[in-house]
Amino acid sequence: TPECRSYSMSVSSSTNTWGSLQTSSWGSPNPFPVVMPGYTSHLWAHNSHPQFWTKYQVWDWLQQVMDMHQIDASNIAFQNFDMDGHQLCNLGYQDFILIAGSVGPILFHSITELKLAGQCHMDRGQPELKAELILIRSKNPVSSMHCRHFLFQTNYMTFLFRYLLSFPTDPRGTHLWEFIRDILLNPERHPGLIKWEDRTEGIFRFLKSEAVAQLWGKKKNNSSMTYEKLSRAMRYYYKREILERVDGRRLVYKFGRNARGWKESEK
DNA sequence: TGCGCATTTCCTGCTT
DNA sequence: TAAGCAGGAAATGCGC
Repeated sequence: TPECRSYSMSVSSSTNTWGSLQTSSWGSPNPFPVVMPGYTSHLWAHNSHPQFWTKYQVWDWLQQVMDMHQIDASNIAFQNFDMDGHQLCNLGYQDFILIAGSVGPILFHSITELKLAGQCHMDRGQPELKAELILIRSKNPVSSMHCRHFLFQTNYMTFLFRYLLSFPTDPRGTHLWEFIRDILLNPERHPGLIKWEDRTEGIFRFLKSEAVAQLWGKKKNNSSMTYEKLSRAMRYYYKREILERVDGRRLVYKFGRNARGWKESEK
């Protein structure tokens, strides 16, 4: 966020070497698997308070983490994460291992990072105090233990400063198909733009194609976006099986096997 | 600096 | 005739 960026301006650092943070900075063996550095800030800087996530956002986060680590979705049972952000944040390290197996530590690390980031947003003037508050507030002794271990092993001030420095100038947003999916899942935000034709089959139709294109263009800071261009990007999804062709019907598309998070059963 | 990825832009031809 | 579809080709912006 701009706030975090301006805050980080006062921090003298010519490098942003997360790699060293994860390796040489660790005083003892890293208790966590290697997690892609700072990726959560790239994807979730727009909403870094996981406590307030909806079920949809929890699923979205899950999907992003799996994608970023190139982990096959079959490795975890998504239905085990039928919870909102508040419930998610109350899970401890062992809870994650219990419900997500070998992926659990990665997820735990990710959510810990996001919780820390959220606290920084709330009071970026005293990041070390907020980080400590997270530990004190933690009701789960296992979670608390791991948080302490994580923070003190890495010199958490360095962690927090580097976290803030890692905010990109232009956070990578969601992909086009995710943007479309989110309009479908939250029609109240943009009513009348796209509607489900067959909810269970994942078939949907553009009602106001140019308006959707404008909205997409706004998101991408591209005022010249048109439905013609947007639809070309949509057609590229056929090959990747994110979308399937719906023959003979204009403005109608269908989610493919590689599109996640749209099914009602996934809620 | 180069590479890969996900579009974006432009285009021609076809279909509704 | 307009709008949309299909897909090739090249360009672009970004992260790594």
